[in-house]
Amino acid sequence: MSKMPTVKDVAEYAGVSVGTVSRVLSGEAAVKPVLREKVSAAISALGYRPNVTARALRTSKTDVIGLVVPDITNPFFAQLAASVERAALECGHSLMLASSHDDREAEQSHVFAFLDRSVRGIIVVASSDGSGLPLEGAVPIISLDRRFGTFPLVSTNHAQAAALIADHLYGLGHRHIAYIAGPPDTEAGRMRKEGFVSRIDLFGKTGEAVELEIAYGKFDYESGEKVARDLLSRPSQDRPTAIAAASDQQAIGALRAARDLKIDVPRKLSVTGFDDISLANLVVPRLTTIRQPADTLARRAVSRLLEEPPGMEDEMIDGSLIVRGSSGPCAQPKADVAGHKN
Amino acid sequence: MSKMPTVKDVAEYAGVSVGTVSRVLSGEAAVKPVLREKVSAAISALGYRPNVTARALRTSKTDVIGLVVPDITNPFFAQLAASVERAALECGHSLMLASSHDDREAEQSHVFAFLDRSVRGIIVVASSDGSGLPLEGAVPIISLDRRFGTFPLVSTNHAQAAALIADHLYGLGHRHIAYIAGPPDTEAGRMRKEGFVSRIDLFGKTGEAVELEIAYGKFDYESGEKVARDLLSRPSQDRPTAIAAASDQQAIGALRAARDLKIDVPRKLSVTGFDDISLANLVVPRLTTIRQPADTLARRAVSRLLEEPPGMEDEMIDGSLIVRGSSGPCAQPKADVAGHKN
DNA sequence: CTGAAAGCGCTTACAG
DNA sequence: CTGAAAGCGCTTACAG
Repeated sequence: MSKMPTVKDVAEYAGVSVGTVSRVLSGEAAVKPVLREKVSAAISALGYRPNVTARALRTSKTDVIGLVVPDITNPFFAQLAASVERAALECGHSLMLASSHDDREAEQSHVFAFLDRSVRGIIVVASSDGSGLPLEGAVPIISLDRRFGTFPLVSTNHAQAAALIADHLYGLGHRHIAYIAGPPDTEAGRMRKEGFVSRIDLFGKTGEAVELEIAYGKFDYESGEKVARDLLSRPSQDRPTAIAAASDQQAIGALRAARDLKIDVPRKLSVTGFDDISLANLVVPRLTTIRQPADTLARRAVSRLLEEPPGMEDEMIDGSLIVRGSSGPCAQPKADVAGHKN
Repeated sequence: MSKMPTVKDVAEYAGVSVGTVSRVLSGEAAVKPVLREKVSAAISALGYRPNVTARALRTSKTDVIGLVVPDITNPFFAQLAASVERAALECGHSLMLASSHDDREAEQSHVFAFLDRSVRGIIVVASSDGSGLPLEGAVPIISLDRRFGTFPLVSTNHAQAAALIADHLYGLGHRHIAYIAGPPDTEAGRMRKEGFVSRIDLFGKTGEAVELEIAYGKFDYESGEKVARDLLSRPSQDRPTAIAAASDQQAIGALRAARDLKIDVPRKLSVTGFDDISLANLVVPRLTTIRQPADTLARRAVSRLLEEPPGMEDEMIDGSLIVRGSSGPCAQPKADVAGHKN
């Protein structure tokens, strides 16, 4: 491997011109079988591999897709990244990954860095709404899960999925529910909350009223734990019988708070999450949650990047309810039930 | 942004030659201040940004570092990836990420893909020992955490760190310990086990003997849970009083098994992990473990890639013991203690 | 169907 | 110190 062979070497070896070599490489143009044969032989004899950089310079197209996530250490984003990588690979593309650490400036500079490398397209899971810059389309950009600027968004249908949780909890008999919302400056946070709340409101009109409390936090464990601790540190008749969280991490934090306070889940309290990270199935009790179709989301995002011309519509994909051990029938304390009756 | 400006545009605008523009860009060669000035003005006036691809083609050097990990969804690798990304960024490099899904073929093809892109260097966290191919050095390659082929390894000093756990458990009075080892076809798995075992053996010679059982599993939750369940489904006097696991995930699985079997941790059983993933501090009880210095590991790996000439020595970095709630003094059942006495 | 040639946007000896 | 020119390894009109 003293020096990588080039098209020129292949051409000489095969006794043809570099143009011909290039043509058999691309596979498109018609080349006489005899020559094609010779070139192929030369390629394998020499162990030739095309120089991706030169090709990129010439065509100003690469086969790398840039992905920026807020934090790769967050299990949901890790899963998303894994899915995007797989989807990209399926289309013969490579992944360049950057973490914004929830910092808008870092996010922007990563996007610019990708632009400088003339990547094929950029997928960004925004750190927050309003992040994003007025960039017009040298390369396609798409928002995944969380909206970046004004770029089209591929995401779970947060509202629909959140309504699934509302149905589940209402169906289980819960009439005093707390919702731990995500940051209101994220579209996902807002939509999940709205989907949940409006479904509960609907029940208020068509069925029994539900007492709904809403608390806000970040999407992480600590927020969930803290909010839940506040909620649960009350006399038992004032406590919600169910906590619906806007993320699995929050829900897992809530589970922890419940355990610390010796509140039995699911007997005394139901807890639900959102995302279905792999941990959701490992905590005790296993977490009832919404599965976000990470593979589908990723595949759609990648396809959208590659499609011509790039569409501008958003795309929502339904989530599905995964019922596990952390949610169960409401066991209203007798005093409370009596209270409601008069 | 109809068309990106090039050095030529800058040169014309500034009234100099492209060579001069290139020289001020590189910052190295001496350029008369007046011209430097003009060029800088032109650059910002035009919003010029150098074309990375062209530069790469010319110099056959890029500023991207390739990283291949077995599974980005594994929290420890995610943390490692985040650290590598940060370290790369600090040195002005970008990260290209690939997941091998513990598949040797995928691993190889990713390495080749990186080679094709003439990345600046490749860091690989191998899927297993013996993976890796006879590649001589067009671009530097370094193994991180798990050895890839014969390339130099930057890793935690697994043996030293495992000995720390042995000391801790012995000091707590445990004399019947189970060790859940990692896959013996990984260097990390073997070294952790050897470090642990040889320290325990040492105690056998210099202090009280320790009954040590060793079970093997993968590094994941499921393995830990399964092995622990087997170990703990015995009459209590035959059970180990401590389980040391080769990974946090295994340990968390073991914690779960203990909870299912109603064995109180840490009162009846101590459990320790290895890695200090963020979850370790969130499970109940919090996990005593070894902190792998991910940031340091990542920074060293990146530095090694960039250093000239590339050294060939391995590099070990000490881990540190993090004591939390999952380990405590041994509470030997009386019958058992009596048994040992006669 | 194929070859000769131009050119993608840079960097870097080479003169001067 | 600076400019003119070659060349990195490809692809792609343009002739023929």
